Amino acid sequence: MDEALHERVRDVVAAIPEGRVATYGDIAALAGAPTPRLVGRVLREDGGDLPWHRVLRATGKPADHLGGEQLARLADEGVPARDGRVELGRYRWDPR
DNA sequence: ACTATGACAGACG
DNA sequence: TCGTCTGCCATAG
Repeated sequence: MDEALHERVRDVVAAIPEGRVATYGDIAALAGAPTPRLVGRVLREDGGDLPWHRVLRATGKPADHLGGEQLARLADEGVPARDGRVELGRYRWDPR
């Protein structure tokens, strides 16, 4: 296993500001993960205290098993979802 | 060593 | 815009 990567991913996810969202691909790039799939893997194990609800797929749709749960939390943080989808062009986190 | 699976992404029709 | 197929890398059986 790669503990370092594991920790980096947690860091990145934890760094996502409120009212912003990021895609698995972004997290992977920032954390240096070879593929976005690993990001999902990490979240599945360590999701605990991390704001995993701010991580969406490239399409702006939440992961299948999360359903509307994630959208509900986002809406509560000020990220409206239109028809089960978030406007990434607007709410996508731009780390700068 | 091989196959199947998965919190994904990009290309295609 | 949407559904499907393929590529991706790590784990589990």
